[in-house]
Amino acid sequence: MTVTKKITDFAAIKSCPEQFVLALNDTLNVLTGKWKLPILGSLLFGIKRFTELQRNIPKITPRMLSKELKELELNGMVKRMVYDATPVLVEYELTESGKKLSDVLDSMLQWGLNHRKATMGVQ
Amino acid sequence: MTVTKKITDFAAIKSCPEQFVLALNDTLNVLTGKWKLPILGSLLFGIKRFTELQRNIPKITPRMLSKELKELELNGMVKRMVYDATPVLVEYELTESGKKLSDVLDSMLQWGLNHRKATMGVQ
DNA sequence: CAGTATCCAACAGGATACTG
DNA sequence: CAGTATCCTGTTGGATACTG
Repeated sequence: MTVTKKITDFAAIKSCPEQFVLALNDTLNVLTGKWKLPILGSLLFGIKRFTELQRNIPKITPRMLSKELKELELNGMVKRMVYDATPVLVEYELTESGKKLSDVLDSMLQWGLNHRKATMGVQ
Repeated sequence: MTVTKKITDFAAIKSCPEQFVLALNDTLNVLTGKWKLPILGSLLFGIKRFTELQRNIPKITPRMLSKELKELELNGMVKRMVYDATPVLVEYELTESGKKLSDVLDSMLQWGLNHRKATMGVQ
């Protein structure tokens, strides 16, 4: 059974369990920065190689792509798979947790579209 | 009628409408930084005054609180209400859009708790 | 009470060149 | 192909003091 936790179940941020604050920050941390969203977005549609990601994400440098992939791997969003070919073949794939981020992205998308409609009258 | 948009309805990030990417970034922008989440979290539980927020959010300086509140106001998350008393009385309240962010926070919370359970075996 | 002003450190990220 | 290395700039945020 999965219990859905809601912020508004509490009376104040102070009465909100500490691990809730940590969980919220975890989520924010895997999304923030200039490149994580594009990378995750790209990987949501399937396994990709390093150079493929670089082509997929306009303007990203190998330095930043490498750095962000390492961080995402460390945080359990991405699996890095190395195949012993010549030249070496490396593939990146989302983990189960990584794939489930699409739920968060969907709610962010929903909110963002609504907010644009509300504040800018865009339909 | 509200149509729910989903990232996974597309075949690739490139085929994802441009305004979807913008909406996603809008949402990320109102959440990122060290202080926006604590501020929004605090205001979710009701109208607050400047000094009240400062007491509610450990370690925030007036400089940062002022700066972040201005940004949140500019982005339509927060209403600033000035009452002509002596000394002047200022109250901060979430807008409708600001309140609706709780849906996003809930999905972030849900994902974060699941991810912690999955990667660290915390129940 | 509700902020500003000034100065400073740390870090994110870009440019460019190079490597096994 | 899949990255590293080096150098450099701009932004974020902290410390501290001050104001109507």
